[in-house]
Amino acid sequence: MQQKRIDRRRPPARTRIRPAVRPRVRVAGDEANRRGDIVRAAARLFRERGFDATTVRDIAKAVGMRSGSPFYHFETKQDILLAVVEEGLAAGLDATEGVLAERLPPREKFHALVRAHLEILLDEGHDFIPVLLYDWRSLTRENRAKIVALKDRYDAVWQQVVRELKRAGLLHIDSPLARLLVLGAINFMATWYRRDGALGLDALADQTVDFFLGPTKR
Amino acid sequence: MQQKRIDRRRPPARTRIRPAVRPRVRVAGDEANRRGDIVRAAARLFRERGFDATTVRDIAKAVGMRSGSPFYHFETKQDILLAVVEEGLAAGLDATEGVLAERLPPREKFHALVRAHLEILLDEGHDFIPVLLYDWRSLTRENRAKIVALKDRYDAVWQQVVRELKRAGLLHIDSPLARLLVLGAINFMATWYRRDGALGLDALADQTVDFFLGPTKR
DNA sequence: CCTACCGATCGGTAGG
DNA sequence: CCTACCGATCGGTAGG
Repeated sequence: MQQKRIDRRRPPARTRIRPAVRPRVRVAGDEANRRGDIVRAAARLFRERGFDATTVRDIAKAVGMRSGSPFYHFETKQDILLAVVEEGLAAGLDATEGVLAERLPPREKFHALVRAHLEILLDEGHDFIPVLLYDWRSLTRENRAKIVALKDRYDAVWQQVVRELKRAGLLHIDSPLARLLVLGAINFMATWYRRDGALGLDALADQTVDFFLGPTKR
Repeated sequence: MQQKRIDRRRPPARTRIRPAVRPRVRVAGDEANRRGDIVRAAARLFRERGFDATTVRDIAKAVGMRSGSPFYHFETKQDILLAVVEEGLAAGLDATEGVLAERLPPREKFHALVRAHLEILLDEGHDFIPVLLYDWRSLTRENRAKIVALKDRYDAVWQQVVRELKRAGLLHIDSPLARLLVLGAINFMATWYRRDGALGLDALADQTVDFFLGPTKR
């Protein structure tokens, strides 16, 4: 991190200016949501800058708190990361296992899975999975272990769909490597996809499915 | 980063113990290579822990220097990152454009490209490309701009091979998206491939090609 | 390239 | 949840 050489001395603590406006009308039940606010703000910041480059002060500021206050809700910064990643995987699993329940034909099932995954991977407000993918290293070993079970369920869904595609003659191979290649190609989109670009998620899902399975014949 | 609460006070600077052995016999021309040593050590550390989680002290220690000495070779930590990434791309381009020069048939050309890319992406001692991929965010805007030209040449090679595959009837689509999906699937291997695992790079290249193009018919 | 050091920042805490 | 603060660490530098 770059250090900024500011010439002006820091004003003495007593006279430091407090933020001008802090418009917070506490509604009942609002308190309970502060934790969720922190998780969402942290997710966005982690996704944009990475875990290490995001300070607890950044997170506090993003939700209108003072620098020490996130520690009222979380013991450590690492616990915030864990919450982000767990919440993301839980939401992702919901959407993903929901697709399996629909009992679609293989190609349509694959398309629905891809589309659902693109949503949580790339769409506005869904920052959890990118954080999981790109700040995995920042999780402690213990916290990684807590998450592996969820990740395994995720992989199992994709593996099953890949197997069905092979059985339907739509893919050449259905090994774990095949699953890793498909998911890798999609997950890597988080590095190049621009939310403000011309390519929407629907079109992206269509073209991705066509690439892997070939265009639909009619 | 976790803070370790060490009870013992830091010994006063005067009496601090210096590393026991520092076996350095300076050969002529050795001096010139110290910069390269730093770049290689930094690449490995950046790949393992990420740019932000690696300190200049870590890098110095890895090459047997004292904490301030890397700044004799580089002005800033950011400059070390830039050197890592530039060196990696240059080496990658060499290998990659070399494949194009061989004028192989499409399937073989693709295989050679994949195999060459796996080498610099996953093999021992090649940490540059993973750093490029996963610490891209840590580069300043200016430094990213310096690299884009190299990255574009890289992409152009893959785009051309993808086009040849389509023309040969081995791929359904040859759009930029097709290139991004293929490269994404491969680049994402850096997150899951284990150098000490059972899957070697040759087998991985074979199976990857088979997945995308279908097994060879005979 | 080392010694000795600085200023800034950061995660975290005590007490209210 | 804020105030006020601490200890540690970190990038970087002056001078040799």
